[in-house]
Amino acid sequence: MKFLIDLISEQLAGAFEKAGFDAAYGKATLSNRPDLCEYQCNGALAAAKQYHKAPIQIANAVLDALGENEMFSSAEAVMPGFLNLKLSEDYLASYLREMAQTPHYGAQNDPAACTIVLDYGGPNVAKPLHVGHLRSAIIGESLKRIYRFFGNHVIGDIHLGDWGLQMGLIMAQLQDEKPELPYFDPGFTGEYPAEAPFTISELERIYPTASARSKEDEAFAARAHEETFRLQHGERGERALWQHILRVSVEDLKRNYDNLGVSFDVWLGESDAQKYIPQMLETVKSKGLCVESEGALVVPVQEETDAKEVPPCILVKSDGATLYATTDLATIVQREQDYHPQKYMYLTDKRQNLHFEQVFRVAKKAGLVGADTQLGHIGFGTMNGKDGKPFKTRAGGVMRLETLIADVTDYVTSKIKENQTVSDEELPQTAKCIAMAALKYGDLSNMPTKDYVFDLDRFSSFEGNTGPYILYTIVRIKSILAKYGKPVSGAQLLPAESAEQKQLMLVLSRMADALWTAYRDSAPNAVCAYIYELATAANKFYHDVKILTEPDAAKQASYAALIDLTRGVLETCIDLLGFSAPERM
RNA sequence: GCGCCAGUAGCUCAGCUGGAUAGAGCAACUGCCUUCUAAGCAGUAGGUCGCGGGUUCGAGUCCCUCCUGGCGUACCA
Repeated sequence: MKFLIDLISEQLAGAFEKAGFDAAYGKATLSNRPDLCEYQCNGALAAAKQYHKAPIQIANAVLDALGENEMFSSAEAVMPGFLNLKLSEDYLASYLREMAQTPHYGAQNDPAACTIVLDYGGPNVAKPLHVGHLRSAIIGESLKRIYRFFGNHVIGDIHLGDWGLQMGLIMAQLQDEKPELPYFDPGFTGEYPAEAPFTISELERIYPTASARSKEDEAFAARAHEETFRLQHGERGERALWQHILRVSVEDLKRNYDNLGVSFDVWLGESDAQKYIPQMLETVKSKGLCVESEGALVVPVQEETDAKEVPPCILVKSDGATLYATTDLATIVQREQDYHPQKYMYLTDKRQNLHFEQVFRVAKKAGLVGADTQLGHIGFGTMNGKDGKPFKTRAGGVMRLETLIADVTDYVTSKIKENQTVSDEELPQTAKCIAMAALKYGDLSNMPTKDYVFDLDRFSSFEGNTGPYILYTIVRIKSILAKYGKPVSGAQLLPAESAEQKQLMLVLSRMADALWTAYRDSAPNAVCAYIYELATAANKFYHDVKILTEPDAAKQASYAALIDLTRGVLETCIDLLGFSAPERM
């Protein structure tokens, strides 16, 4: 289905043309004066200059050309030259009837849909997930779903940090704590144990300990580098130990992401890119792009049009080691080979903006990807605490994601108990549902690129523009539909009789448009803004129209169809945000 | 130094290609539950859109100066 606003614009464009003006001026916009109209057209104001006529004259001429139009219940030209439009109730109802019976509620696939690799998550192995990982996971999951909604083939890749110095740090520390382990014995030739010599909680303790130690103890830091080097050069013992770390850690990560309702299609990491590095370097060198500078192998990526100074992209450090950019470029080689996507989207902290700019330039210059391949970086902002500084626990430490989820879930559980609408068996599942909504909506309702203040108290309060408010709206609707008990069909929708009903219908009609905006801009916050408006309209309607006591059966069926459509749209949208609604709350 | 981003109500944020009276939520205050879940609905109050210029019939929105904050700026990721 076409967007309603485009259908309106088509009528306006026709009228402008008929009246002798450029059809391009006939564009409808949502009214910014809801007290006067529903849609408006400012084209006459814009056209005034070109035609040397007063805007109001143009508006009147267009209005004449528009004539009697079944799409509008009223159309008028007002000073200084606005065209104010109100939609006909009949037309609106017919639009919604079609919408209710069309897959995706009439939202069509992007004609340019393609294969997209979405790189998000990016956790490091052996480190617990903390609140800093929340944004990438939540935004990534939502974008994946939104891209898919519009017909793209999306491959979500977690891109594990499993190959850096952190591994060496853990190994060096482990060697001190458990010197008896065979992994550090160069003379050991037997089979290494199948069982990992540590649990996940030990691992999570070891890393911070080692990290802190390396900053004070130079000898220890040197050993960590040595271990890293040995791992990266395929030493048997380090390799076996690394496998253990990876397995234990990934198992835990999977559990955590699963708990968060976030999933990935592939679990590749930096280590998987290693074998593509020689090939990648060869390609880049063969194009003559490499330069040796201060002992390092770099690719200059400065362009004449740059306002800023763009430092060269370092591929090999002066000590011979590879780094972040090397791995990312090698990963592109792997992805080209395995998926050949038309689009790459990287979702990371926005501080990595320059890094990706450099990597993208090298990838293009070296022809690692085609000239038409789109390379995009979505840099999200920092999650800050109430003090405006990066989020910390009260004690000043980093808050674990698990702790955060548990805190929100506990709060929700007590809140549900107050209402006594949920049985004991349902309670944990319902609490989980609501906690996810609170957490995810709290994050996604902000623009991804901006820093935002994470306030546990605010998100837990559940009043106003929050995830639970959306869920509550859905639950109330479900409750009525359950009591109504008859089959509901969108075909039964009748024209609106009240302002509240029409408002709800108008908001519903904008779904595809709103989701398209979210898709085009990679902005889940646009979905949030839309469903908040929809939920508000639905609650108003709920309050003013008593459905179950409506005596007229046809009207009642129409109301049921309307709230069922509302429910369907809301549930479609929250699914795109990555959460779902319970039956009761 | 240079570059990027931000500055809108007490707080947290919207504001779609420039348009009519700058919108929400929280917090404050006032109403509405014998009636579909009050996690709701209605209402009151609260703003020199960082400062100053400019373009325009019209600027929160576009251009320039300045102020403030955050981040980045070759061998971390």
